[in-house]
Amino acid sequence: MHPYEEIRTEILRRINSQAWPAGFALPHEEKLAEEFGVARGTVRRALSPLVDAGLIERRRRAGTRVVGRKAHSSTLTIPVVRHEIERGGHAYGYKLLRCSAGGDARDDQGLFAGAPLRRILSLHLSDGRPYQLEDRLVNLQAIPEAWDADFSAMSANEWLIARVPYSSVRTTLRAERPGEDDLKYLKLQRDEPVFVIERQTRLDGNILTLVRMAHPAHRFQMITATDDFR
Amino acid sequence: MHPYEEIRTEILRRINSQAWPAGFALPHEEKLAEEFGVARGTVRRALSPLVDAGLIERRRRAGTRVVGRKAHSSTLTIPVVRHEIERGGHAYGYKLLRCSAGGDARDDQGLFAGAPLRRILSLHLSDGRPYQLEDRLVNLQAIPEAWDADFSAMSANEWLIARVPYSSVRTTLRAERPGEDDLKYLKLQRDEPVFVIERQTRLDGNILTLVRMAHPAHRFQMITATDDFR
DNA sequence: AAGTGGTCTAGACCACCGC
DNA sequence: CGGTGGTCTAGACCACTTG
Repeated sequence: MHPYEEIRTEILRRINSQAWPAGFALPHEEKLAEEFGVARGTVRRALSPLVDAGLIERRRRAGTRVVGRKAHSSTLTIPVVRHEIERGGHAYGYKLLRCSAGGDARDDQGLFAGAPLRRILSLHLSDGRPYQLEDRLVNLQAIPEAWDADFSAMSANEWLIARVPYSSVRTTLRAERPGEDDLKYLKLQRDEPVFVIERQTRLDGNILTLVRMAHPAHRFQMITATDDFR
Repeated sequence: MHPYEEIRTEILRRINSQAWPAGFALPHEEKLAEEFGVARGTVRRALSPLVDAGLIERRRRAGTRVVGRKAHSSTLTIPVVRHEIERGGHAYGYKLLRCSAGGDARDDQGLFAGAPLRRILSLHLSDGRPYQLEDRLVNLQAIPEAWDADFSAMSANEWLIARVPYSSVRTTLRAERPGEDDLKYLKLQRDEPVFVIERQTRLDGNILTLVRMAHPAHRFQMITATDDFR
């Protein structure tokens, strides 16, 4: 246990035990450095993750204060679907359902500014049962290698994630009534909802790909990670 | 723009442009420090967020390498529902539906190890329309102040978040068919799904509260934030 | 204006682990 | 064993903002 970890833990203890309640002004860095017998940089190192987590707020001249919480935040990780299934000890299966020839897919939402597109519809299976229906549009202008790529053996998801760097991601989570493709390929009843993850991936402002991933609700949930330092 | 930010941006540019492709071994810290004309600590400062984001991996003696991505991760923030509604420019409304007397609620899932519980069912409205049904169990052993708290004016959510510190949170997201309470209070048709957020909040291993927050699917989605340094 | 946090340096020593 | 990253120090200067 390094000094910066011990200091962080001790500060957390004081906040969680209400010894330092919301609004409380912490001693400044030099005082804390003196108290713990370390250099100022080590105190900073201990405090910065608490700033990131929103537990404390710091302003020059004003000092550092304990924040009354206004939100819960956590990290959401969406793994490659094959890894997710295999980690659960299940057999992964993949089936390419439809794949447009290069350049003739439609941009329903007007996101791609007229760029040529390819649309890939595929199904991911867990132990032979439908697990996720993946419906993807790929920007062929931004990713020309995708004109000729073969998605019958490897899913577009994995092909892209291994090959294409991105700079920003926008993820949307929804519950939906199943659409026609969902009913057909996920083998759902009409009253069974689907859990939909939609993701837009960009590089320097250009949208690279838009994907809708639909899961049967009765066999899927997402769990988010807790911040690890607590 | 500080030196550490410029260096981080430049490194990101090299990774995103494939100049440093997945698997590439970066120069060691001293070499980079020399290249950019800064101290070693500044290079470290520039690289550490890239480590956190999973873009590069570092091991002693082995050096630093660009990682081929295996997952998308992002930060999920769940604000207090009142703030969420008001930020959208809507009128917030709150109604307490049922509130058990202290200690007589049931622990269906056996999470609370026999501790006395209080159960609060309440409805959050946006412009007068049902927005979220909140069903909460509170551990009265861990939070004795909640025996007498009045939740008719202030929601249990806000009461707790302002008063009670926590050390870990487990959040689950699901799509569900609506239950009887959902149908009644959210005024749903039987085939309309609900988007459910379930949250367990703990302090030092003791579970403080368990809450199920149900939203009508047709009027709700979650959007996650992108990492900000890109 | 002055006190606080934010950045940076040059150096030291240590811990890990691949060679 | 030696080279790499990880931690820490003592000090300097700067930027912000509040009293």
